[in-house]
Amino acid sequence: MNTPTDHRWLDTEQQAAWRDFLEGVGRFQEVLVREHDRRLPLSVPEYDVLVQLSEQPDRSLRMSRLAERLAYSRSRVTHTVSRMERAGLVRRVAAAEDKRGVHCSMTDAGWHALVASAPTHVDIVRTYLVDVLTRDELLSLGAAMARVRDACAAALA
Amino acid sequence: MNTPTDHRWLDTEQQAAWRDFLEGVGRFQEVLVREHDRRLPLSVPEYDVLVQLSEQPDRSLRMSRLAERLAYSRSRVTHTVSRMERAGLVRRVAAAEDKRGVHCSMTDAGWHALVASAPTHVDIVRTYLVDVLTRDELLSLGAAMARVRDACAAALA
DNA sequence: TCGGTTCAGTTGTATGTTCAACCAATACAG
DNA sequence: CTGTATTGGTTGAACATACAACTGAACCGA
Repeated sequence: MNTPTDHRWLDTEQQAAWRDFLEGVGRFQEVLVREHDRRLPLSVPEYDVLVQLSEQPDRSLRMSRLAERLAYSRSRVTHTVSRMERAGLVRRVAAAEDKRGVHCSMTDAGWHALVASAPTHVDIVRTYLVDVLTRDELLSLGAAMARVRDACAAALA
Repeated sequence: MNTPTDHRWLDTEQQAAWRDFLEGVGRFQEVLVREHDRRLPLSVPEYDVLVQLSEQPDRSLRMSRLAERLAYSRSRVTHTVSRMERAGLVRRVAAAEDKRGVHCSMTDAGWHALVASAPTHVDIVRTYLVDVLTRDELLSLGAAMARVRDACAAALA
């Protein structure tokens, strides 16, 4: 474990790579949000919630699982789900097994919204990320970020 | 130019890589913010502003340049700089050459805060990103994200 | 040099996110 | 059992961000 007082600075190449990473992520997220707003009826967080739900066999997930998977705070999930519920995209269902629990369940309207949005979403991801890289670059990028994710997850655990 | 109706889905490998990317970025940003709040007196946006300023010979930058470089909206820069001005980290200076312009200039307090924070900031970046990857992986990551950044910047221009 | 247009930045307002306090249900030690 | 700690989720207020409207300055074609 290295302490801050180690003063282990990054060398020039490392600094450049880190900077490119920061800028690339920043610009990409900016474009993603912009294109979503411009071309789709779902915001990025709403889309992400629906994707998570759609992957469950019963198209529903407990609030806390949703928070974990999206790396959102519990309160954020509460508010976001409330808005989506008002918009008819999801529905809250009391948990049968644990009376504290609440399941967030995708409605048909939510499902249709997701299906309608997916092609455009994929198109955006392609245009600004996937198609910009070679296949090998993309796969390396994924592998590297998976390691980063795991390192971070370990720290949060 | 491909339209959304092309339905050019991602294959399994591409999907996995995209997902790993999303999750990795998400977790990393989460940890970065958390560790900043926990160990440093500067938030991430404040730190980023100071880094930009510190790279200028006169330690100051016009509001609009700052917005461009950080990929922030102009209004966000206005508010963020106002908060930082209140905290004594930066100072607004009327532009001599263009009476519309405003320069955001780092104060000595801002400089000291940055210098004091940098080692810990680097330590965080190392722990959760740089040291998790081999040198080659890091450099490839940087190269890939630089391409993504350029593709996005071209779209915004 | 006038009139329109663009540009730099701020302001007000709506929206989204976080934080801390809270309630209710569960788990668990004694 | 009983009291205490923990967990799941919500609430409301503070805070941050986005968006649109606005002011004043600069630019530019006629």
